[in-house]
Amino acid sequence: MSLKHAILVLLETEPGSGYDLMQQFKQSLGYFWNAKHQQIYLQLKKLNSEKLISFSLEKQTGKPDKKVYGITDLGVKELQQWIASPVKPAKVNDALLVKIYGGHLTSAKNLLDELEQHRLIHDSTLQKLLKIEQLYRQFPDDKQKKYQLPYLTLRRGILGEKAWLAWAEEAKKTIKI
Amino acid sequence: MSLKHAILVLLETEPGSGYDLMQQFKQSLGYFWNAKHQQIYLQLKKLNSEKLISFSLEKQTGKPDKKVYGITDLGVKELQQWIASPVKPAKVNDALLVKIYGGHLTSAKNLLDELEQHRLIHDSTLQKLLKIEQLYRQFPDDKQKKYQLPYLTLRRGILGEKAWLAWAEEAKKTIKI
DNA sequence: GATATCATGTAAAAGGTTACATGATTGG
DNA sequence: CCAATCATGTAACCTTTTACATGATATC
Repeated sequence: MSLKHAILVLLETEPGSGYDLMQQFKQSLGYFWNAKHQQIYLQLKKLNSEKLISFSLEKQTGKPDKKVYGITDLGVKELQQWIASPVKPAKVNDALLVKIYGGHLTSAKNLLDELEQHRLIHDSTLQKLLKIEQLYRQFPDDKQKKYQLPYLTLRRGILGEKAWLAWAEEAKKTIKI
Repeated sequence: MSLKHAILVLLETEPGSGYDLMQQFKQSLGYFWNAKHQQIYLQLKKLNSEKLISFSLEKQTGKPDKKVYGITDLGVKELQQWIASPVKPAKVNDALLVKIYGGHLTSAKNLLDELEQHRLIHDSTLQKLLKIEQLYRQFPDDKQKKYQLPYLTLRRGILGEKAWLAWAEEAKKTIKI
């Protein structure tokens, strides 16, 4: 269970609402941690009851009130403990590969079509990440240093997506023949 | 829910017991689909009650009896339908990256130590996959063609692990400085 | 004598997904 | 006028993890 810690990490950087977190899960953090809004709101409630985060209401006109959450001292301690203790390697569950493994049960066209669908998604993810990287590279040196660790996670995304796309090229050729 | 289909795919290739499947999840299939033994036994029971698989008891001396499962015609139909319909891209949940993102809360040494632990695991996975690839390359052409789709999943593992290791080198340099 | 492998399961708890629910504003 | 975005949540269901449970044989 690291959704808890993913949220704490984000709130440690900057306070925000459930909606703000949702956006971050869709963007920067999104390619290495996924969560739906229902999960986030539930977890925020829980973290608040554990006193690891707290919130203040921000009144808005026209829109519903915003609950802006921030990490507490207790939350920072919890985060530090978690970061100092080892985590397990991420487990992979990739249905597309299960499909390809059993691909003899369908047509080559069907496999190629699905591969192409996934390729489009991975390619657009890569383009998005490369744009963020461009922004980072224009930062002055001190700001680059400040964000060097989040930048590493971005690099992981870029290298991972490039490897995926290189594999897809191989796969295309194999299936075509 | 594709554990169901991962099991069906394996049994479509070759009948086997829960234990056999467990071994396969630890080996060939293991780097793109993970499952614990409890999950597998539960799912086998469910698939059997849905008539997608069936089993025969193999008596053994000294060891407990083996339930050898095989896919049924209904199971093959179900598999074919699943394989013909699109799947969602795999979602990534990687706690190590969450840690690195918030790495300023711990020491560089701690980060490097954990990175090294993970590097060892990824490296040994890669070595294992490369050995399997060597075996495949020694197959005669017709056998290579027969196993070309499972081989593609192996390639995905190899390219993925290489990309991970390349990233780890970058990360090491960044954190060291 | 201890640990690993073979071989199977049950039960409780935690975590994640899907469906349902509301309601205003902004842009095409 | 329709879809998207902002903003929050509950409930039911499904999946996964952790803990518990047993017992023989083989290897160090």
